[in-house]
Order: sequence, then structure tokens, then C-alpha cells
Amino acid sequence: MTEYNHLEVEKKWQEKWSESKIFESKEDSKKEKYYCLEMLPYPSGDLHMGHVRNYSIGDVYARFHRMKGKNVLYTVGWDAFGLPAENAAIKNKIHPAKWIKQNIACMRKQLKALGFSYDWNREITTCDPKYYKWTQWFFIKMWEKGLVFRKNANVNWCPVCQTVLANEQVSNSVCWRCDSHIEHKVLEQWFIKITDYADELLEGHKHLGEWSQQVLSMQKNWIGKSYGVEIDFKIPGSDKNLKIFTTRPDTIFGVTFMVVAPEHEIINELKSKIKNYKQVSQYIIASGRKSNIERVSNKKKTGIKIEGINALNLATKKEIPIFTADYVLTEYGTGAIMAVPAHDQRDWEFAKKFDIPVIEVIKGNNFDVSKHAYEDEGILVNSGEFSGIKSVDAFDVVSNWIEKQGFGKKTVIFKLKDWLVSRQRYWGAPIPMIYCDRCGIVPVSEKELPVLLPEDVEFTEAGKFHLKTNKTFINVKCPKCCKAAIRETDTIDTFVDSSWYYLRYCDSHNDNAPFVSVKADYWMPVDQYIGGIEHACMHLIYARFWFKVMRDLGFIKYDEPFTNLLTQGMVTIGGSAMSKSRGNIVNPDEILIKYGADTTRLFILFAAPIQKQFDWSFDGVEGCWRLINRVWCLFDVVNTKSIAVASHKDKNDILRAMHKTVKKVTFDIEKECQFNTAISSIMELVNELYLYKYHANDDGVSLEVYKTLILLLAPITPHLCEEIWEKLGNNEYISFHTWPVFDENMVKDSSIEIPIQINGKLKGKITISADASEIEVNKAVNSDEKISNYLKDKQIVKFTYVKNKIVTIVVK
RNA sequence: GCUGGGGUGGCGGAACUGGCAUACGCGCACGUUUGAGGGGCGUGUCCUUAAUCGGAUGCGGGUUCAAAUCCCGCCCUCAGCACCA
Repeated sequence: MTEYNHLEVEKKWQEKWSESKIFESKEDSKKEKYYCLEMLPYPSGDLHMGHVRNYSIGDVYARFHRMKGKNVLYTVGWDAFGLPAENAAIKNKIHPAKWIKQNIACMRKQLKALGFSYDWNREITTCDPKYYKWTQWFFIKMWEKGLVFRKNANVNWCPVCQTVLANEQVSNSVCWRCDSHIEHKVLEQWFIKITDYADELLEGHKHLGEWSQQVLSMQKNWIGKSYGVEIDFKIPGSDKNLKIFTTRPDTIFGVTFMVVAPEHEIINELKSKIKNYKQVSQYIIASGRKSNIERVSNKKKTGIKIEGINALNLATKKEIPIFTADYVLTEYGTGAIMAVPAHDQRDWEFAKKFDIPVIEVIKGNNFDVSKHAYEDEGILVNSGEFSGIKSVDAFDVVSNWIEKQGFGKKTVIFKLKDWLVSRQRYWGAPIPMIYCDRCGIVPVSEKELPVLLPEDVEFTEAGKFHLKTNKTFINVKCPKCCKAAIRETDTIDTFVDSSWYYLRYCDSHNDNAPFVSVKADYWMPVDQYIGGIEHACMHLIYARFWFKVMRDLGFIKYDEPFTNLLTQGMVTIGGSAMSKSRGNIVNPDEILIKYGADTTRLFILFAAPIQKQFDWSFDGVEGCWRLINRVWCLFDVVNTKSIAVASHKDKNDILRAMHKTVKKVTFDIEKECQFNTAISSIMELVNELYLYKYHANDDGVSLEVYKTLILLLAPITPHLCEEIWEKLGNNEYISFHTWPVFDENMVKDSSIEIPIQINGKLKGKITISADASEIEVNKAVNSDEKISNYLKDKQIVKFTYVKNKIVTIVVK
């Protein structure tokens, strides 16, 4: 047999698969469905190793389940709106649409060269009007349902470029393009009321038992449900109250100061009373330049005392100072806190810096609050009538008392914020809303959808697109009164596009609806979703939310979109993420050309466990290439019956090894998502077969094992396996051949080797029958020469046989 | 800072529910095949030792007959933090 020519073989099968359209799927109620989904890629230019990792996993699942006899939906699309296309447009003087189109063509070619078994007939692109028509349609549905609203929000504003900046476009409070200091500007924005679903998003975790604890706890924290108390602190000399939220009402007697966020309205409301207003407003401007992460992560707390006003703690009846400090965020709670330096480290640091008293109200064992805040449980002290009770009980006792006294009430708050979906950018789906002087805000009528994004726009060096000055776009008739009105020029956040694409895959070509329920009901929910861990919170919460809204609108009947989730680790290089901005992207083409798609796929699955980060290196690619060639060369070996050389391997040994491998590979793919160990066990079987290869008169055993081996490898290295399968005389595609089964009897060993530990140290091994009793084992141990030597002159304190695992003996 | 991961040979990693640490692969060394090179095939490869003994899973403690795995306290590192997707 000639040397394996990956270029020829891979091209041959890719063409065959494409021409025969075997991977195009249709609804078939008689067949069990399997929906395998990968996170929608952004067409950034070239495929990178993170994509290859993601889709190699997906393709293994898709192919594995096809072989298991399921009707598989597996396709791909493009998350094509968004910032990088605009940046490229400005940099290279190319229209975003054109840039995106080029990138998609390039990446599509690469995906095909990797042999992924996509149903290309269902491919979608989010910037295609046929797609975003329905994104806009959903937006209107949500508006009608009262889930869309407008309110003011802070944006990063570059005063020189006169444009809104994304967080990514700001580093160290400076605009990335012109280096000028950014400002925070308040603009009216569109929001979606995701907080209406906060509780359900949290409760829904109960039905996501197959998701990793890691993702669930990240989401839980992101949603951030906390039980606490809203408490009013009076401001003497004014009619204002300072409302705060705390999860620690038990510490109310330890409050020695208050902190409000720099954006807090009270500062403006009591402006006339504030003696150092000038300094305070300077501080507010300075903190406005920092990002939230900068504000919160700095260990050295900053802030300023607001002179002229105080707060009255109704628990202690004492007046305490009010500060403003940027470690308190306006978005969370009420934007103001009661500070308890003795029991919160952030407050403690602030108190030390500003020389504020620290009053201990929770007593811990041997703990000195003058050195550090005590944040654990304890007994209340210095707390009036509540002194002496346990802090765990105090939450209820104190908050009930506060409610009774009438200066606060128990409440639940979430960290989850309403979803800001408007973008002051060009390259996105236009928000389908119209401002009419008479009728107010009116949605575009359904028959006018999609609101097409005009293509004839200029973009300037400053990173600005002239959608607002495009008269044919903005001047419109009000759908209600037919008088002149103005169109919204903001576009929709791309996270909206990617919140429902998996439903469009179910019915990609429908021009009358986003999808029909019959099809969605058949394919949904997604059986296996695969993507990066970095999406654990935002995308995966938005998509779950969107799905629940659609359920409530009556479009689908399920509660959760993704049954199983596999979060792959990042592919890094030198320990840091590959990204266009870092310029450290490894293009898969190099190994694709040299070694082929099968080796590339095999390598990326074998190199590291899939959930873990994989630091890129070419070391090891050779080993995968070698395996493919060893498998290829075995074809001749199993067909050469004439060579009769004594083999030290028995027929039954190799059959047993085969059954064990089938069991291991099936389990690793289906249950454990452990592709690296599945592959290593296939490698072991190949090694076994090489040791066995020259066995005379093997009654076709080597051929049987070889066929099984090819079937096991088929989802991972499909081109090689199709080729060998054909050479073995099969006319059907291996891609649809039945997955091998194993015989449980052949997996069990009759005799096993058991280690023997004496006083916790390994001292020897014995071979016993698998069903031996403890008495028989004891006998075998005593008759072992080496062990009995150890046991001589010693008293046996304890003898334990853990069945099929270990013998331990404790001696004196 | 908060939240969530991770740390095992020269390297990527394996180890079921607490039960033989280092499977599989890379690299390296030696042998063999070959005119040579490449490639293939085979053997060896945690440290220490002639061998036994002994020691080793980021660091320090603890629980247990038995700990990479469980508990307590540290260190290092990666990811996310709401306008990148």
C-alpha cells in the first residue's frame, strides 16, 4: 500500500460529502433528533485555533451521534455585526459589509478544508437583512410586551472624536484613537427588562444539571441575588433621606459613616448645603474618568468628606459623616452604603485612611478589629438591646425591628442589570423605532420590516459614521399618523443577534416568520452546546432570557434552550489569549497543509483536556501524524495472512482489548467529554494490534479489531476512515455506519493484580481471581514469599481487602 | 478588588467514589533496518542508589490503614467583570 496522501484523500472525501449532500438534515418525527450547536463565530478574518478546537469537538459529537443512528442538526453561521468591522472599515477604507463578506468567504473555505460535517444549506449571517428583519421583529414584540424601555445611562464619550466609545476602546481613561481623556456622558438609551426574569434565570439552573458547576456558579454570582434591608438615614436640616441597601442589618450599630457613589443624586439635591462643593465636584469629575474595575480594584481607597451635611442613624440616634467615594457604584443597590469598618474590609481601609472610628459590634474569637475587619459570624456587642445574640440570628431579629420602627424594609436585590441594547454605532441592525412629535415613540409597522441599514454612508477618521445625517434614512412617515417623523439611528447590540440564532437554524430560509414552531419544537432544545468559557455569563444568560421571552410569547414550548453545555478552555499562546489586537493569532493553515485536517483535529483534541486552557505549541503534532500513518499501514498488515510469525499476543487478549477500547471511547465521548483519553485508548489499541500483527491463523480477528478501530476513529479523523472503509470493500459512507458495541463479558478480567500495602507502603503484588473472597486473598498473601518475609516476627493488627482494589495490612 | 478556574517528570498530560502516582503522546538516549539521510521497528527514560531501601503531585500543617484527591492556612497563575465577541 502506498504512503498516506492526506491532500488527495481529504479533497476526495470533502468533494463526495459536498456533492452527495449527506449532511443536510430534515425533520423526521420517526427518528430521534440530536441538535449539536457551536457558538456563533465572529468573522474576524482567519480561523484561529480556538475555532478549530470548538468545531473539532462539535464535529465529533455530530458524527458520533449520526453513527448512533440519530437525526443530527449541525450547521454554522456568522455573527457579522459589531465593532471590529467598523474599525477595519475606518482603518482600511473598506465598507464593513465588504470586509465581513471577504472574511466569511475565507473562513468558510477553511471550515470546509477541515472537513466539518455542517449542513451548509442552513448557514446564516446576522447582517443579512433576511436575518435581521426578525431581530427587529423580536425587538418590536418585546416593546409590545413592555419589556423594552428607555432610560438614561452613562457612556464613554471622547470629546475630540465626538463619539461614544466601547469599554474596549478605552484604556487608562484615554481614547484609543486620539489619546484624549474620555468623559462620561449621560444619554438616553434603549434597555430590555432582563431583570423581570432574574429569578427564573436563577431557578432555571435546577434544570441544567448537565452544565458544569463552574458556569452555574459564575451565572449565579452574575445574577447576584441577595437578601437584605433598605434603610433610610435621615439627613438633619433637610427633608431628604439617604436610602441604602445592606445585607448586614446585624451590624447597624457599628455604622460610623456613610458613603455615596460620586454620581449619587443627593449631592446635587443638597448642593446648597455642601460647604466644600467645589472639591467634591472635582472628585466627581476625576472618578468619572475611571472604569468601574479601576474604581473597585484599587486597594488604596479614595474619597472626600461632604462637609455641611450628616446622616442620622436611627438605630443609635447618632449623627455620622457622609463621604463620597468611587468604590461605591451607582449601579448596584441604591448607590449608597452604610459603612461598618469593623466588619467590612473595604470600609475598614477607608476608615483608617480618613481616621474614622471603628466600632466592633460582632465579637469573634480572639479577633482584633483594630488590625483587620472581622467579616465572619459572632456574637453581637455594643448593639443596645440586641447585644448577646448570635449574628446569624440577628439578620431577622434586627431587620424585623427596623421594619417595626419604620425606617427600613426587607428587600431582595440583584446584581443583574437591565440589558442596555442600543449602540451609537453604524454596523448593527437599526432599532426599528420612529419618533413622532404627535404620537411619541412608534414601532415600525411589521410590513415595513426590515429597516434596511443604508449602505451609502461615509466614515471618517474619527471613527464616526454619518447615519444621523443620512436624510433618506432618518426622514420617515409616522406609522400611526402618517405625518413627518424621525427614525431612530441607534443600532441593536450584537448580543441580541446571537440570542436567537439557534432557532433560525431550525428554519433558516423562512421568509414569513423567524421560524415555525413545528420545526423548532422538533429540533429544540439544543442537545449539546459548545463554546468558550468566556461566554459563561453574558451570552449564555442573554440567550436563556431571550428563549424564555419567546416561550412567553407562545413561539416555543420549552423553558431552557441548551440541555448540555461544554465550555472549552481558551487556546492561549505564551499564557495569554490569542486575539487580533495582540497580533498573536496562530493560523491553522500551516499544520493543515503540512499534515492535513485529520491530524489537525486529532492533535487539538488530544493535546489537552477540552475544558482546560491549552497553551499552543506544535510539539506533539508529529505524534498524531504518526498515529494516522500507523493506522493506514495496518491495512496491509491485517490483509497479509501469509506471514506467520509467533506472536506473544493471544487472540482473546486482542479481542478483550478491543471491547475495552469500545467501552472507554464510547463513555469518554458520550458522558465525559474527554477526547484526549478517548484518543489515548485508541492509540493503545493500535499498539496492541501492532504487537499482535503477525499472528498466524487468527480467524479474521485482526480484521475485526481493525474494522472496529476505524469505526472508533471515524468521528475524529473522518477522511482517513472513509478512505480505509472504502478500501475494506464497503460501499456505504462510514459517516452513517452504526457505532460499534461492546460485550460486557469481554470487558471483565478473570484474574486481576492486586497491590499490597503494609503500614501504608506498597510492598508487593499478588494475582488473584476477580471474585476471590477475603479468606482466599488472605491465604494468597501469606503464601507470597516476599510478603511473608515482611510479616515474619510482626504482629498483624488489621487486615483489609478492598474488593478488586487493594490489600492493606497494619503491623506492629 | 470581587467572582470562578488551574498548579502532577525535560514538555502536553493520565489517575473511576480516598486505594499501585506519572497511562497515552512529545522530547531525549541506545539498538535495529537502510548505501547514506529521512522514515520505520524495538528498548529505555521521575529523583536517589550498584541494587535494595528511601523520597517526590505549588508551599506549610491536619484527618486516614491509605491523600494528587478530603479539611485548615498561604503562594503563584489564568479567565470574566456588563459598549470586544
